[in-house]
Amino acid sequence: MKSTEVLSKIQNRWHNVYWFSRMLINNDKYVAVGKEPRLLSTIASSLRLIAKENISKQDTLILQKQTLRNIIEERYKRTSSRTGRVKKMLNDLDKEIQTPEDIDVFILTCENIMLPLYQAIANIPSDDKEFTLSIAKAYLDIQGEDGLATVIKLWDDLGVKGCLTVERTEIVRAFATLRVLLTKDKSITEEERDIILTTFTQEFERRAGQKRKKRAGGSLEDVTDFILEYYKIKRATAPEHFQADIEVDNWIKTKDGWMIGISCKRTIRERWKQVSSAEASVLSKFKIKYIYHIVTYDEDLSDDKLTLLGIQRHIFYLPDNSRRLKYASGHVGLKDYVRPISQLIKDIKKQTS
DNA sequence: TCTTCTGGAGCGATTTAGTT
DNA sequence: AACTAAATCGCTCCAGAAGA
Repeated sequence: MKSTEVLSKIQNRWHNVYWFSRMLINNDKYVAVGKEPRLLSTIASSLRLIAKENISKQDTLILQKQTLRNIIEERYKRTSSRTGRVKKMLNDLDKEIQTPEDIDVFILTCENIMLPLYQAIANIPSDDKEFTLSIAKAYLDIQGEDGLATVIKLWDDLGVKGCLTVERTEIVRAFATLRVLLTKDKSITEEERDIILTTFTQEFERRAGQKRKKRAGGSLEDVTDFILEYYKIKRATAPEHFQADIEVDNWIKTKDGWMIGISCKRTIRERWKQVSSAEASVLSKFKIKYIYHIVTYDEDLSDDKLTLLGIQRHIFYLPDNSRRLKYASGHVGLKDYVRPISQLIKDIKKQTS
């Protein structure tokens, strides 16, 4: 090995903090060891323990690698569906870990990246009900149905704001802990510290973001539930055997015995074209009168979407002050397909009594 | 340029496996 | 047989890539 290669290898050693982190969370290619804090700490402390033994560096490394292999194999010995992925992981780890220093990097990843990350992610609420419920109720109490648009918007905004605030608190705290720890260790240079700290923030953001996606979807389901509940609107069960490409969360029965489906989404982005395959006649077959869509972000609601779904008795409830609502309700071809959100309850009541 | 598709991780509900 | 732990399923959203 040439001296420049040696140099670059030494410099790059800590970059593996990032790649180990990725490996440890991947559940398609590997087995997401990073989601099992007990296993992580078992691994880290076992490897540490061996390092303390008074034997040659090379023997220590061999011992550590074998221990790592044993712990992971033991953990997954009964999960037959994952043996392939376990093997792949052990294989790839074996390739990445070549020197005693690599083991140190791996231990640090387990102890100071994956474990705090797990904790920080767990501390973030996975739904934002608690942030919004009481405020939403106050709005409806005072403003009535005019407050409906506000409630939905507020629910979205406030919930997100609340959760984002928690995310900020978590990362600032965890980041500081890690920084202090790394600074204490004189063997870690400033550049290496950068590498490790950025890994941590990058991974945190990636995973917090995934959680955020789920949360955003869920909280909108909550808000429709809440509103229907508040106005004491009787829910019906979904028509049997009916399955649409767009998820419909709530159903109500009209006075003439038909059904109205209510779906609440941030956008109508997914699979809306397939919905067109479920033509209006299919809706009739299941005695579905309308599908109401409550959409909180409507900027991407193209004319195409509106008409295609609109002619099949889908009706869109948009925020009262929205640009798209103003445009569509003034348009001869679209005006029948959109309604302001504040009218939702009135419309429902008209259908049910 | 606008629309649609894809990849990725999290999470609750459901199913399966394992243990007393 | 009853319980519990683990695994799987089906769904969420968004950024960026690919397609029309």
